[in-house]
Amino acid sequence: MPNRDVSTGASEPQDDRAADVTASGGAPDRELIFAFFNEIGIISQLSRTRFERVLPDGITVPHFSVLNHLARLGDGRAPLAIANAFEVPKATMTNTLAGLQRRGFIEFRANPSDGRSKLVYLTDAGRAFRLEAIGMLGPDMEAMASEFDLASLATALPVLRALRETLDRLRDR
Amino acid sequence: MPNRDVSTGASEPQDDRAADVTASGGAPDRELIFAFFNEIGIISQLSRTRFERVLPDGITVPHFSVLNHLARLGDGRAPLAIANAFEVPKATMTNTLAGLQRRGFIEFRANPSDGRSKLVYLTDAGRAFRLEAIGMLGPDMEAMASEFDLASLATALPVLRALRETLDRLRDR
DNA sequence: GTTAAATAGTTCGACATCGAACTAAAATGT
DNA sequence: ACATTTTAGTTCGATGTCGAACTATTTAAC
Repeated sequence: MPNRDVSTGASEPQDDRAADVTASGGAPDRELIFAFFNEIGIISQLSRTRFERVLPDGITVPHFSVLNHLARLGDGRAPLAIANAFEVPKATMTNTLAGLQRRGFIEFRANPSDGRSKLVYLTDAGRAFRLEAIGMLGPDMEAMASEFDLASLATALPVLRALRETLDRLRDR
Repeated sequence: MPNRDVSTGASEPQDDRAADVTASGGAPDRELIFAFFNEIGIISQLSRTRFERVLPDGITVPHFSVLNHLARLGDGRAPLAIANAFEVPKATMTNTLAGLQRRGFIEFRANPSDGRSKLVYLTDAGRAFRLEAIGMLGPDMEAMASEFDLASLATALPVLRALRETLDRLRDR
């Protein structure tokens, strides 16, 4: 059981993790931003390992996410478009897609209108696996839903979206 | 420039990223949870690369965070305690600490009261580097502070803390 | 007290991430 | 038309992440 002092007030030094960037003595705004990203980093990691514990084999969250992306928004997309959608470098997407292809969940076809490009298509196995994975994730989701205050999650979600958009905008200078 | 459709309403399929786990046709709660962790994952990644672009050399956010942790809460802690504080596996902390030691920012001493354990201490170089790094992070923090809606960040922070605590509690079953 | 179980930490191996350099194929400029 | 620049994608190398197996100590059991 982790020995962290949670729900710390403002004056007490609170504990932190991989994303803890809290600088001492900074402006209050800075403290807030640090604390915020600190929590974001921890939650990201905990949720990720939690999901991957349920997913089979060496399937990672990015793997599943790409399958899901293609199933929901339609396949026949170029790797770069997918990389942009997920805001990862294209080298990362190359790797993720290679893993999916190795497992037979996607296939590449030439882009008829652009010789530099490929298009990514889901295979039947890929679609089937996605449904399977969703089924595996289900019980864990139920457990979470019963533990979280979903109303406050819903409240925070727009803030996160807005923040993401801002970060995204700042990203390319 | 990323071609994602941001600020999407509820009906439109919105884009996603490495943490997108949005299952179609699930319960509304599930959709909410998926969407929430999706944003968390993206923001975590964007903020991390943003911070690391400013930090020198191969210094990562975890490196800096550990230095910061030791400076703020006191050094002379055992690796496992630090790993628990950051909620990373101990093997990960071994690696992070090795990096800090290689750069001369920390040193290990034997734990007089437990032969299995080591204690981690900051070196002068480590303390100096921390201050330097905080100075480097400063301008970027200012830029962020001027772009974000800090009030809404402050509103969301307690939600994130509560969520983190819940995830933490669920972690060990 | 000796054996069993728990604990701190490392090592190892598999894999993910991602910047930089590279190739190939458009698109653009003149 | 040709040269230049941009764009899609891969490769490479360095590094981070982390589960599992391992060693060394300490604690618990009896």
